[in-house]
Amino acid sequence: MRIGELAERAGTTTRALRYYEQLGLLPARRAVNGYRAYDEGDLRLLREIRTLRDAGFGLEETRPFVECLRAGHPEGDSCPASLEVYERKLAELDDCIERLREARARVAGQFERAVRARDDLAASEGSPQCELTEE
Amino acid sequence: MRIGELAERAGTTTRALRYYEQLGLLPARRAVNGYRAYDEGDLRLLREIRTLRDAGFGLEETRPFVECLRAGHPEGDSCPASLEVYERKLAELDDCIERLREARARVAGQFERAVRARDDLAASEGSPQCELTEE
DNA sequence: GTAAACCTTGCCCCGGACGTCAACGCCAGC
DNA sequence: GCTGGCGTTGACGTCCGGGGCAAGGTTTAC
Repeated sequence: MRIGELAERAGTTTRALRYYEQLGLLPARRAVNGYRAYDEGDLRLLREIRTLRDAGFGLEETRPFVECLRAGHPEGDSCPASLEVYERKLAELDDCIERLREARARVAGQFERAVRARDDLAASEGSPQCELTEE
Repeated sequence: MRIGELAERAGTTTRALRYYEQLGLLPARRAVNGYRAYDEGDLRLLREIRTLRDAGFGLEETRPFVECLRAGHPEGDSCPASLEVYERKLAELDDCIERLREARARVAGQFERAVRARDDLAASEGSPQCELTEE
């Protein structure tokens, strides 16, 4: 299988595949004419990479999974190194979620305060009866 | 006040201040020798920028707040444009948090599945009495 | 035979928020 | 007068995951 077919079957692009090869993540055999040649095993590896990336893993973080599969294990996460990456990623996600939740709370607090300040101002200086002017 | 003092008082760097000026976010007066000259008002603006950035706002998103302050309003969020940015950011944060939570759940599920697979394998082929070999 | 569709390498491009030089000007203290 | 510590501009680097294009070779379909 050539690069275009593999890319299409995995739902990615030829550009991404060349990039993965450049990183040594998914090296390709070569046909006599120089074209990259892939097999079904490469498709499996590539799907592993894409699945992990969709879950927020960086390319380097997918490497243990890919090497685990290449070593003949049934799943990419059948190796201790992959489990460690899982654990690190979980901690990282938890940390990130927590920071975002804090930021969310700060912004929500500021937003509500600002809205109250605006409404207070409108009530004190403007037309208080406006509550009923629109149906 | 010159750039170094302002940077230090706001807890940022001179490089960031020059960058903000380049964006037109925090323009500086100039002393006769060409040095940037700032006052307490600029410190206020800069603190607004830093606070918003710490809460996850991009620099362009801080612009309405800064312009609101410069227009003479008591707070950066005393203007409708700032409130709109708050609302957009809240929606963005909610969306981001939700996506991270989903990713977290997927990773946790995979992790637990992989750990179970490992333990099952160890129990079936290895030494089952290992549960008690370490104190 | 020839045009379209594929492949190759190599190179520069993106965004966001700066970091990190280089090469120089200005000013204070001793 | 000299050193050290400020300041200036400009330009390039960083991180990450590729996108896009050019100039050429190859294969496929008609």
